[in-house]
Amino acid sequence: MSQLAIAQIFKALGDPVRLQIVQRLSNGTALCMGELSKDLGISRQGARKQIQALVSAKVVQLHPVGREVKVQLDAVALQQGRDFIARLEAQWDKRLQALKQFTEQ
Amino acid sequence: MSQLAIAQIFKALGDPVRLQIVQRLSNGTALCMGELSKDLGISRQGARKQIQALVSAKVVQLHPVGREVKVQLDAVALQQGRDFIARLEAQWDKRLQALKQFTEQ
DNA sequence: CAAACATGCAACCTTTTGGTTGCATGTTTT
DNA sequence: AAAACATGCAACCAAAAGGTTGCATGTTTG
Repeated sequence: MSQLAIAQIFKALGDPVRLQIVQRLSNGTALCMGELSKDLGISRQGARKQIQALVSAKVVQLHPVGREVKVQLDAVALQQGRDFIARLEAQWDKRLQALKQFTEQ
Repeated sequence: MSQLAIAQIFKALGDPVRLQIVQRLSNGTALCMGELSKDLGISRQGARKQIQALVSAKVVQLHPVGREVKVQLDAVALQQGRDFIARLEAQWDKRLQALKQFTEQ
């Protein structure tokens, strides 16, 4: 996993509108564009661009069904994001432990 | 924790340069501005702006020491980011389990 | 005290982002 | 076949991001 790909995932999550979209998708069934675009406070086309940003970062996948397009969360991206942070925290903790040992001497 | 604050944390992590800065800080001791600015491929003042972005998102804290300014990672922000994703994943898993039960009937 | 060092701040520039509107196109429904 | 629906695409715009350079300021060091 490249740094850049990880950064793109975080970047995709780094916007209130996109965060809400992701949250809605984690909540239940895959939703279609139209439904997802509602109640975001922006136009349908505006929402579409945000969804496209999520697609580009591979946080979300599109599946055309008839005249609709279903939007589905990609759990892999979430995991990669969480793992990255977890690894940072592991290093952090390791250092804290070393510091603790040092002061205990 | 507001959606906006979380989005700001992710946004702060959503850039290769800032991600590298965070990674360096998780690694060891708090570094000062000058050291942190090296080998990022941008000017010192450019790096400074990126560090400021991390400060604004509370991913990092500044501590002036003499003529230097130490930069320290804030583990709380990391945890909040990871927790947010973990909660999304929990909902996701819950749904998968419900689906599994349904198909097993 | 002078030189070297670490940093801050402001002005400026280009590209990206986040949003809009208008119109075109394919798909159901009646 | 016509109407209604779901979506796509392009042009456009203002604001924010990411970077630069130049200069000012406080702090060590010799």
